[in-house]
Amino acid sequence: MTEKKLDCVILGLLSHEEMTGYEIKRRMDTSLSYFWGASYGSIYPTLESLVKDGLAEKRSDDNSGRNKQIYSITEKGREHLKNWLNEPAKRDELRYETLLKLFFGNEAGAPVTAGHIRAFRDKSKAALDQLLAARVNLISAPDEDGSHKYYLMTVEFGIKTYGAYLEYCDEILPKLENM
Amino acid sequence: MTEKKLDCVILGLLSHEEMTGYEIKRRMDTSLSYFWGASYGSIYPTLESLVKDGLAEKRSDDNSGRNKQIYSITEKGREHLKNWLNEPAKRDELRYETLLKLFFGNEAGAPVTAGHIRAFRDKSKAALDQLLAARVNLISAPDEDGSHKYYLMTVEFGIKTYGAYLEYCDEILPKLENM
DNA sequence: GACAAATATATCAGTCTGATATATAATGCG
DNA sequence: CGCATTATATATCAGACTGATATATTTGTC
Repeated sequence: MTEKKLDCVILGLLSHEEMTGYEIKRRMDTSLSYFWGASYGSIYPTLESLVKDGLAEKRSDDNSGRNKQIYSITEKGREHLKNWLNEPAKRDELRYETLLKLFFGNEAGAPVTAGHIRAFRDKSKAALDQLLAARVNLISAPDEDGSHKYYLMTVEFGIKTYGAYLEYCDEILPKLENM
Repeated sequence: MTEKKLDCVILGLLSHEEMTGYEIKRRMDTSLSYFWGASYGSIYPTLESLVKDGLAEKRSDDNSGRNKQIYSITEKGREHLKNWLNEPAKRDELRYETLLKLFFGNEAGAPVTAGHIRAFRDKSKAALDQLLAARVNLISAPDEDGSHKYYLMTVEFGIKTYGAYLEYCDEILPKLENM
């Protein structure tokens, strides 16, 4: 049986409701973007393999001229998802290109490096504002099946970390600008 | 010309001093581990391609019976590195498997999910302690070429973010345990 | 001097990204 | 109403990277 994480992410999204590959991509880019990501080039083949393994089912929407394929999770898929959720997390992988440029900053000089940090601060600020707005919506929305509580906790994580990024930038920018 | 980031990471490390592929891997696993990573399976082929493109040079250490290959950066390589450092960072990629398991926590239940968060807290605590020790060493060590200042700033980043993780865990663990 | 751990490199199947291509449906606007 | 733009929807693939596996030597240690 496959051990790909993308299998489980997609099954997780399908456990909430049935959807197309395009919709899965959009959910990732909105709800999961600050802690996960995937491209179409992996999503569509993974959906096919999930169907082949009996973890998901495909149904064509013939009413639409758009060749729409709607996927739903099977009982076996839900089992697979639960097994994975019960295992401890293997590793959290971080790749901050910004930090790389900071680490080698001596080669480029302080002004260039300060520019990278300012860009990082601006991006973090924008992401934080989005998350704060998401929190407001989540708190007021009804939570039928209980999954919103968990969604909200990931949003709180994003708020915490992006807040830390901003604090950090405000601390080291003056240092870089005075070098 | 290649646009791989690993090219630039390796050139950055070689810009500090010449070393073997094994040494490059070790530096990544110690100094860069909390914001970057790479496997031997990518490091060795990349070193070969850097030599092929004239960005690095290889020299065999025949004194050692270990088939040791020592790589150093060329003038062209230093140029390439500087060009990359001057460009804005494209994107910072985060993949927290822990957050994924939190997001889908409703499927597994609060006790299981709390376990994931406790594991995350323990790992973060260990990483934070390492970084605090690294900071002490860095502050007292001499900084000949000026690169230590930048290294220290990345350590401060790690301290800030791992500190935020710990705060977060302490905030949501009681919530999960009371669900 | 035997054993474990550290040093050192090589290879590869499986996985993923980022780019590119293609087509239809909905929406805005003058 | 017609035209352009944007959103929806899927497919494909070269190039990049991981994680595992294999191999061999050197150094430390009891």
